[in-house]
Amino acid sequence: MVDGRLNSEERKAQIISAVIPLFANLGFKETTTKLIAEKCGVSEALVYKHFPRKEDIYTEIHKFCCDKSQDDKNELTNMEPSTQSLVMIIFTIVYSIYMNIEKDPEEAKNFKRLMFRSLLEEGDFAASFHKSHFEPWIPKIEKCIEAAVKSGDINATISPRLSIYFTHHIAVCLNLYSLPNQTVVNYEKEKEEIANEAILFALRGLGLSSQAIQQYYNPNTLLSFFKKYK
Amino acid sequence: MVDGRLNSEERKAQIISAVIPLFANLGFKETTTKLIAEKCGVSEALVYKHFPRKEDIYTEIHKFCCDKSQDDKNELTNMEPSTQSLVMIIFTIVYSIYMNIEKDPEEAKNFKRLMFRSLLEEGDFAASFHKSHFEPWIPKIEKCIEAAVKSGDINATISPRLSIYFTHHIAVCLNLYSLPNQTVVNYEKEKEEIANEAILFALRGLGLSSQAIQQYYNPNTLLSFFKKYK
DNA sequence: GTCTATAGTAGGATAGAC
DNA sequence: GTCTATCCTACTATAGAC
Repeated sequence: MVDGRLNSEERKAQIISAVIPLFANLGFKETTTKLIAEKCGVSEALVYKHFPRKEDIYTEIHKFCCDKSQDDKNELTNMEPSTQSLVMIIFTIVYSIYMNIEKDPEEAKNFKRLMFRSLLEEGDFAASFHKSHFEPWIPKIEKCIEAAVKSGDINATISPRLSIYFTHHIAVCLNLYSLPNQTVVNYEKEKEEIANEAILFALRGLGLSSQAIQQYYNPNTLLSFFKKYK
Repeated sequence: MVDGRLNSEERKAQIISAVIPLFANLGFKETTTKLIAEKCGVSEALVYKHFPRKEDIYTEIHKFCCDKSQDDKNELTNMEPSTQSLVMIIFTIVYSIYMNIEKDPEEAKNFKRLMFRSLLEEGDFAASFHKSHFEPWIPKIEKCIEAAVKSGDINATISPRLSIYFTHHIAVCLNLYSLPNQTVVNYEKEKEEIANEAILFALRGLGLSSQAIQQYYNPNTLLSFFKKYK
């Protein structure tokens, strides 16, 4: 194999990244130790030297995925609580979850599969990922919603937290139904248009007035802004 | 075992219904033939007599679930295309998917798990179920949306098909995140309130004016109507 | 210290013979 | 129905190569 000899840390990292697609596509049970060794280009014995049990690789993969997606959306933290920020955040949620801008599509798909598998198991990975990567944004979003209500851009009584999760769920479920190779749900639209409609649906769902949507939601502007900070 | 001797058809049916929770909770690979036999209260050989391969049981379960859920929502077919009907349909989607009125909770959970597993595999089950149980309602819903637009209750330009799927996806994803025993997402609300908020979010997302929502959406009335026809 | 090769245990899945 | 054979799996242990 190309790799030659690696030190302990390097080898561990190599095994982890090589094996992610296996666990993502086959699940825990169907990923055999033989397949793992083959995919890594090393002997089974070596794998066992670094990870005494198959389960250790699985949990390590989850940790790796949690660390890795340390998103750099930090610029959102500095945003003023406003309707414009709220629109930007909704756009970001849908685009980063469903459109996977500037991520390797294969890598993104593997991550999603691992996430959905977790939800069919104990949900540990999903829970810790959510707590560390999504939950922290909620207070910020709530403030934006507050600001939008104050400025009269939102004229419905909504639960901010639930509304955010509904938006999140639409994006997640669009992913879920796009996982299989065949068409499960026929949306009859291109991916970009689906994302655009989803954002509009969510903005209306959040109670934004049509004037506010027209004023603050411009897909092209937001996209260029989004790309700039990614 | 209680069952005693059954003829071929009865035994097949008994095996199928006994084994659903196994495949739903453990997946294909982790459901061993031994477990299957134990759960059915028969020998492994007898199982193999009726289903030559383990896979045959799995596919039979999918067929069984597709047939079984021949929902009796047929009264919806007779509804006039109107805003009121649209609201009723959105209510029905959220309630039948997320609230599982008048279904055994365990049975409902098994069905969901099978569905989500299918989406991580080839998606055959999910695709055929969708085609036979959800897709047929779409033309009806589209007509209701048309009627609502005409009567001025909807004042946004939306894609009817996508909007319906977004509503569907919210309900499905609420299920998905409720599958694990631990709390993955903290909604901070009771299930019924979540459903109520989801319906309101969807109605606004569909572009319904707040007047129309106030006029046509009354949870208690709809619930009693829904229960009556179930 | 990194790695391979090989041999082997214990147990489960599948399936045929009886 | 039981018994048995075959294959595959997770995992261990050792001996030695670079």
